[in-house]
Order: sequence, then C-alpha cells, then structure tokens
Amino acid sequence: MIKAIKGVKDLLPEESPRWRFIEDTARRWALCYGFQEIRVPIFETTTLFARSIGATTDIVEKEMYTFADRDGSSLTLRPEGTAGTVRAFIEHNRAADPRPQKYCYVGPMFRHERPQAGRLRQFHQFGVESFGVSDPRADVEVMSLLWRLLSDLTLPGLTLEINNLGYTEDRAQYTPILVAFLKNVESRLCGNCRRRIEANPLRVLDCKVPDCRLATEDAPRLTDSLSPAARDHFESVTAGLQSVGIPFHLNPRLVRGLDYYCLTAFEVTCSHLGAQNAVGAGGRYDGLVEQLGGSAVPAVGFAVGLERIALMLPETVALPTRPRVYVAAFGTQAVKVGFTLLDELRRTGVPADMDFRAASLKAHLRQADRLEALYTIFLGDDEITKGVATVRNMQTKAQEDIAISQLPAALQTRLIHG
RNA sequence: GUGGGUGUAGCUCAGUUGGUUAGAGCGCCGGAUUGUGGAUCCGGAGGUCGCGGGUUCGAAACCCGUCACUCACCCCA
Repeated sequence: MIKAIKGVKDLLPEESPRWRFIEDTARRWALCYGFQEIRVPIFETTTLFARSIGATTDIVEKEMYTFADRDGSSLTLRPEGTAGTVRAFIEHNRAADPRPQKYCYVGPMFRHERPQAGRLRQFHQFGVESFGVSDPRADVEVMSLLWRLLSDLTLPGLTLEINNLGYTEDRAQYTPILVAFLKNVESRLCGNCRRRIEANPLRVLDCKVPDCRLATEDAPRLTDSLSPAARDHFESVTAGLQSVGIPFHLNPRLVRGLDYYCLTAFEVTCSHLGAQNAVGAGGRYDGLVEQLGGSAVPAVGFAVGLERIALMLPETVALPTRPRVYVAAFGTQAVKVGFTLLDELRRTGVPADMDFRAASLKAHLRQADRLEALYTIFLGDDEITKGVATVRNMQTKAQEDIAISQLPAALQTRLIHG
C-alpha cells in the first residue's frame, strides 16, 4: 500500500467544512480590515528564502524542501508566506501604486521537521502583509485583525504577547552587551543555550529551562539599549492597542525566529494546545523589501497556523452541506426517467442525489435518510405510467403527487419555503 | 537529529500465567411476505494480529531487529 509521506495529512470530507469555515472567516475579517487576497507560487528560487528568513536560521539551515530543477537551478518549497509576497510586491513594482498595499494569503507551507501535535511538514497558514506605512497604527491594525479573527473563531485561552525588538542598529549595539553577560553565567546555562551564546544570543532569553530563566533574570535588557525612536514607536503601539481595547501582555523575552523582524514583535498563544501553543505571530519588517532589492518600504504582518486553529475550534461550528433532494427510482423504465430527472434537477440548481446501486425502495430510503435529504422523490413504473411522482417530506412524512415535468420548479419552491 | 509511548476488522478497542477455527461495539451489505427511512431482531462480508527473524511441541502474546504512527525535546504558525 502506498501511504502518504511523513508529516502530511489528508483532509477528509468530514473535516473539510471546518477548514472552509476557518478560511472563510479569515478572509472575511481581512476584507473587513481592507486586506485583499494575493496568491503567490508554492515554490521559489532558493536564494529568496535564504536572504529574507536568514541564512543561519533553523528554517533555512535544516528545514527547507530544496531540490534541483531540470536545468540545475535550486528551487525551494515555501516555508512561509512573507518572502514570496514581498518578492511579488517588488517584481510588480507595487511600491509605485498608491499606498498602503494590504495583502492577505492562505495556503500550504513546507518545513522538514519532526511531526508532533500542531506541527506538520506540509502545514497551512493564513497571513497578512501591510506595505508602505511606518505609522504605529499599522502595527495596531494588524494585531487588531489577528485578535478579532481568533476571538471570532471562539478559540479558548488566547493571550497576546508583544515585545519591542528595536531597530537593527539597536540590536547590534545590544548583542555584545548581552553576550558578555551570558559568558559570565555560562556554567549555569543548558547545553543548548551555551551554543546559542554565539549563534543566536537573543534566543537564550526565550529558553524555557528554569535554570536558564534564573541565570538570565538580571540580564541586561534590550529595552535599555533601544533608541528613542524605537521607544516612541512602541509606546504608540501599546497606546493604540489600549485605545481599541485589545488586551496584551508585555514580554521582554519574546524573540521571533526569523531575522527580518524589527520593532514590534507579537505572538498569540492558545492554552490547551500542547507544546506548540503559538497559534499566530508576526511583527514589523521595515528592512525586508529593500533587502530583497526593492525600495525602502516599511511593512508589518502576521501569520496564523490553520492546523492549530482547527485543533482548538469547537466541534459545532461547521456543518457539511449536502444535496437536499433524493431521487428514488426503481423499476426498469423508472430508472431511466429517474436519471434524466436527477440531471434536470441539478441543471436547474436543485441540489439532488441518487444511489445508483439501490434496487429496492427500502434501500433508496435508507440512503436518503443517511444523506439527510429533506425530500425524496418516489419514481416507480406505476408513477411513470401516470406521469406523476410521489414527493415525500422526510421530516413530516407527508406525501403528495406532482407531475414529473413540474418537479424541478416544485422542489425549488419547497426548498426555499421549507 | 535525540528521547518516551503505541501498532489486532473501515473506526474504537478486548484478547487471562503462551494452547487448537482471533472476538465485541459501531459502521457497511442483505433479510424480517411482493413499493415506504431512522428503532428492534436475524444473517453476511471484512483481519498474512505493522513487517522480518528468534525461543517453543505450539506465539497476537516472550526476545531481538526493523518500519509506521504518536507525544515531547529542538524549532516554529
């Protein structure tokens, strides 16, 4: 038996209504905030991701699905959505169009990780990117959209955490100070954090090991190295969040895993979600467009993990939609008439179905019941000779005879008026 | 990449200190007098017990290996 490869999932018909509900809700809220959908390719040239996400990040170093095209050029399945969106923004010279430009996207992403709860190799994200506005209200707008969207989905135990990462220069100034401190307490840190002192010192502050937390309790804070401009921006962001009533927690240790973030970084976590409890995250990335060859365009955005939302979504929110009319045709003549009737119903917009295997009326009715049909049309040879069919209301069990030629119109009105 | 847990019917799971044709519930198909669903009753189909080796007169069970799934580390949405 050929099986799906590790870390990818089939979405079976029973669960697809939940996913459609999530995606529709996300698009609706994005539209409400003025974001419009962009669809960019699933794969891109490898250097796009290396240059935007950061060559030394885990994603680029060991998680990308990279392969050679037939001409030998290196391609990569997208591990996130921002890089491709920024590439499209630059390539189509959208910076020349009126700003701001606000995009949203939804689709599969690929990272070669060990699967676990809430983490797959092919997973799905919904995200937004707002280009062209450095005003802190753009940060607030994006966080507000994220918060309202997740709240509307009635996910339990949501928390919004935010931090100020400052400008690149601020971090460049802070990093040596932090490294010096960490080297002093190195003996108290876990093995991972010792390695991180050189590779990614900011991450040490985000370590969950209790001893590391203790050891870094008095570490110099990034906040103290921030430039006045960075402080002002962040103060406006927090004031803006308060003004629109979005609850948040300051988390000075919050660090994002992608190199391109600056100033505002945020993350929404969800309780009861297992170890992978970040349901959505994002931040500002003012330097990225320029870094990828565009003009200096500020930007801010977020991404949410759809699998993680689906894990938390209450069972009851989405129901499948199915054909409401069942055609029960039995008998040699009636089977032929029934098939053309079925097609005519569908052609005129009546959602209808029929089980081609069923030979007895009993089998037909069982199937109609299973499909939760509202009406069943009885079509036997008796009916054919009379030119009428019996229409049974499956809930009230009331039956009436209707001329076969009148059935599509009759069922249309019955479905509308109940 | 590193650990832990679990692999028996389509699904959820029983299966005693190793013992003969491997079970249940749900689901599926059919029947309960000829053309009326859901309930009930009856019947049926469906399994190389993840795979390979070993121990044994005998293995779903014990041992070794392997693969898959899963949770966690790591990382991230």
